[in-house]
Amino acid sequence: MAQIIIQNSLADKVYDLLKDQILSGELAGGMFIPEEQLAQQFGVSRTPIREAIRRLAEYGLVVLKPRSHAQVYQVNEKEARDIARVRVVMERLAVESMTPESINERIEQLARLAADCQYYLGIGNRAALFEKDSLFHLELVKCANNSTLYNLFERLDAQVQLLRVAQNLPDDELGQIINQHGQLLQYLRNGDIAASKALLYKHIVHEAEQNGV
Amino acid sequence: MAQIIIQNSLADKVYDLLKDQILSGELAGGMFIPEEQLAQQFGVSRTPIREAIRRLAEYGLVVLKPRSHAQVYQVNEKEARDIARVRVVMERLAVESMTPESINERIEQLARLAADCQYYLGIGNRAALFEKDSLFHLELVKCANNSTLYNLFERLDAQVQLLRVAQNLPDDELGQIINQHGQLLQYLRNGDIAASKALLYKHIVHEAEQNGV
DNA sequence: AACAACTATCTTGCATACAAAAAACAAGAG
DNA sequence: CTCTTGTTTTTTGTATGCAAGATAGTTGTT
Repeated sequence: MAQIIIQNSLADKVYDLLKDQILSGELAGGMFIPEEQLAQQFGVSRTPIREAIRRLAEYGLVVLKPRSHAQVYQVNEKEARDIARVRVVMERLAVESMTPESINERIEQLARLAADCQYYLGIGNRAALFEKDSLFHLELVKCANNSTLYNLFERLDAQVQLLRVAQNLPDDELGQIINQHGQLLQYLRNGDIAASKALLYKHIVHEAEQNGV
Repeated sequence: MAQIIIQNSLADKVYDLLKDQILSGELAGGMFIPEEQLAQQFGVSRTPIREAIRRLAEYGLVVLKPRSHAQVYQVNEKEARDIARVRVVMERLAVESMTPESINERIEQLARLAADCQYYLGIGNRAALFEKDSLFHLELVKCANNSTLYNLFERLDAQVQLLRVAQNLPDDELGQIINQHGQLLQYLRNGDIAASKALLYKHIVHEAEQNGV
């Protein structure tokens, strides 16, 4: 059921832990993350730490100055809009690329993730809600059967997650957005691509513009 | 004129060299690239080599199996179509996002790159032509003033370059495609977004479908 | 007191060493 | 001859040490 992620190397583990810490806000935007400190914290040498930080930089979660401290990336509002615009075209391409079969294969999982979002919204667990929301959209893009699109979207998703915690939307607006998941699934079941695409725009851009344009 | 790229670290230099070797076909798809061998070849230790290979993997130019050889990525035809579809929506978004000012700022550079493409096509230097073509499209996306879009497009571009050498288009079709650059610039000067978007589809998807669907 | 230059400290970048796992090879059984 | 199994060799993953450069603190000057 839950996808098992094999963490072979220490670098993988450190990467996942650091990513969680950044996305949870534990490591806030702008903070320095010296390699030696992390090495002691995780009880490993600097080598796997370095690799993890480098990968985080590739995903835009930390910024690297040569021969200087790595720093946790801080999203700004301009970037929030930029991210949303790219998200829209990618998710719309995903919807366009779907076939009835590829939708059927994943619709149950999508429905489950949408329900999870509702659940965590209800009990007020935002961290869990955001994680499920990301998984929902990743699953959506998977339906396109386009590995290039999926890989790029994964990268974008990292920044979307960073954005969500920084945004801190009010409960009612968040609820509205989460409710759209169910409607989107209904459109997809009916094969209504146009309606899906229109809803996606609202669903994604809305979020970013709440932040105050 | 030519953008100066500062290569601070050895890893950067190794990355650039390996990238060139892969994109030129010198390191062909499927080949193994052991760290130690490269270390001796470049006269450095394995540490910067590892970092370079990891980054190449992030750009999809090599594939990494845990505790095993890194391997140069081999594009297949399905992926060629996938890449083209993503390219279309990203470059179309770029065109939509442009303003007359952002176009004016870069139109000269774009024209220069388009001319370079023509020149290298004329003398039959494909490697140089492909490089300029990539730069043309990167510059095009830059006009959108969307750093998220640009970063993702850079990643996609690496695979597009890999694709181009594998495709080996006949001269006449390549010529047709390169000629479209000038027309695109004309549309952009006139602010004709719709025509630009239509042409982009032809320009990009055409390439992929020549490969034989 | 504010600013500049110098010094000390810290951090990264790279090289090297070693252990564990995978790949390659060889020998033996069917 | 082919397939399997065991052994050797190679290759990766990680730790550690050192040098170059950046940061931060200190002193001296205006």
